[in-house]
Amino acid sequence: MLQKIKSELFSCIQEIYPKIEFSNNDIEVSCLYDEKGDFTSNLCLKYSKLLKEKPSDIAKNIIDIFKLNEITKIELAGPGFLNFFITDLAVMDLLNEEPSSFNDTSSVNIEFVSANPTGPLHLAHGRGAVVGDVLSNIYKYFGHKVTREYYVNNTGNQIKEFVSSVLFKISEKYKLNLNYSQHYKGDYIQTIADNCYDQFNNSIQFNNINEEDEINLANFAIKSLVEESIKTLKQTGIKFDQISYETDIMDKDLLTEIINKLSDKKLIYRGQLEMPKDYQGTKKENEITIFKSTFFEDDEDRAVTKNDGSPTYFANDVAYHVDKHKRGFDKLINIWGADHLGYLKRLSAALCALYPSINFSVVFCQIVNLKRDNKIQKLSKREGNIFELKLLVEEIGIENFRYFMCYRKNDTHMDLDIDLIKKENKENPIYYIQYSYARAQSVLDRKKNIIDASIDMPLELKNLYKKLFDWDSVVLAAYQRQEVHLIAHYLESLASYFHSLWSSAKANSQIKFLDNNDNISSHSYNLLKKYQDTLNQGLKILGIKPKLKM
RNA sequence: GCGCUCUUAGCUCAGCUGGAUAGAGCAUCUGCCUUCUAAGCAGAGGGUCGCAGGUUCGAAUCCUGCAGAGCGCGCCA
Repeated sequence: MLQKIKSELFSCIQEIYPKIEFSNNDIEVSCLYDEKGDFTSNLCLKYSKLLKEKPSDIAKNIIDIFKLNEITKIELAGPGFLNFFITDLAVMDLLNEEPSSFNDTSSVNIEFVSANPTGPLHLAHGRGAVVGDVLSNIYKYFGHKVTREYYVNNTGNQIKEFVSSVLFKISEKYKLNLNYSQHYKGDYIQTIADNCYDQFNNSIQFNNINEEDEINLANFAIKSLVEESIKTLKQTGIKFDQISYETDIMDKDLLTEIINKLSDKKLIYRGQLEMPKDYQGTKKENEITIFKSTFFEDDEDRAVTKNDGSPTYFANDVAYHVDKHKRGFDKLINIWGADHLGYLKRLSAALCALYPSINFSVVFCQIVNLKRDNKIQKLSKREGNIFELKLLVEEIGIENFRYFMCYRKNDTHMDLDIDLIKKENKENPIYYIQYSYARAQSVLDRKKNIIDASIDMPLELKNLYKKLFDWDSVVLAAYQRQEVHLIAHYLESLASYFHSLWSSAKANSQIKFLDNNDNISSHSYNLLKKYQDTLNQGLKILGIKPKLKM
């Protein structure tokens, strides 16, 4: 229907203004949901300058010659909108429209969560986890081959500090007087320390630990933390296809190749970088390897190796993304927290320098504040003051968790009000949507025969038809803009039209789904089926199961 | 100091890349169950879209400046 209106508008324009170059794609037509009409177009307003006429004159010219069987009336409205009214038959026929044939089977790698293995998953990981999972589902919906990937930074200073913190706890508990300092606080460190002690009590002399022992301890602790994280995510319906470890990538020695390649392009040099003003450590005098990322409009050049010659986090990360690229994906997407905002330029710069054609993008998730007792809770991992994801999901439930984590636009700050979600769990959007599904199901359960009947088309019914028709454009928008919240909002709005129709039947029994003999008209039956089908598609993308009964 | 994300109703947030009277949920108030599920519906009140300029037929949306919030700015990860 949209296409029909668009192409008829296009031929009208061509007929009236034959000399002006105009493309079919310039025409926008969208649904209306009130008495103003069924569809609307703003093209007279938008192109009045190009066509060198007043919007209202263009509209009048179009109205004069516009012809389409399904259209009963066209109105010039407001400052120059064209509003279209379609026949009831055409409204019902909206359900039979082919969904957009958009299909792209190229392969996509979506990397998300990728939490540092120094503690359990917490609230902040939750948003990225759900957004990444839902985005993956959207890509799948449009035919892509999707790989969900989880990256583990299992080397570097943070791991040393982590092991040190564990050994500090062991030393404290068993009064060993070891020389380790505490970097990470929090009860979970004690738990890990206990597990490590139990595991290695026989094989390691804790009074005389060597480097190899530390590595073994680290590997054991990391392994159990990663396993625990993956398990927690699995319990919320998030499964990964691939887990990659930084050390495994390092073993492939991609870095030599990368540095050579960048050197050939004169983007690598040896030198020194200024330390930040508040840097506390000892001043480094050695020359290091530096990537000229300012060439790609980064704020400063970036270190590739550290003073001791070992690769920086950045260098390994470039190698990791090169590795992903080499595995043959057509597109790489990363879901990052807002604390990595400043990191995008340098990674893009490196990837762009190495593989100019690479299709790499990042979706950012802003901070989630936890609100409890009407107060924002200050959470800090280093201070050991965290809210474990597992406990959050247990407290509010998987459905609430998934729904609320993608309810808000990913790049806006968000307050998660625990008390509100719990207190109003019967009134929150996800129950509202589920309830509409169950209502539809109750009619289907009760119906006897499917019969032919005439149709009455009040506004509430018409709106539901149009809203269902709109699903196609919403899911496409969510895909193109990489914005998962559009799905959640659409479902809520769709359910609202359903409930509205349902209730209006109280005043007008003509539009009840079932007649007095519990028979259902074929168009009502089709509508309910389509309603459930559309909710199913949306809920499937959100990873939420519909309820048949409530 | 620089960069990024923001500022919309009492609260939490939408606003589809410039369009019609700025929307929804929660909270407050008023109606609606002898008829398919009231976990629902209908309605009311509540707004200078942070402030000030600019761009044009038209700005919450685009540009500039200012104020405020958050995040980031290491040879940490």
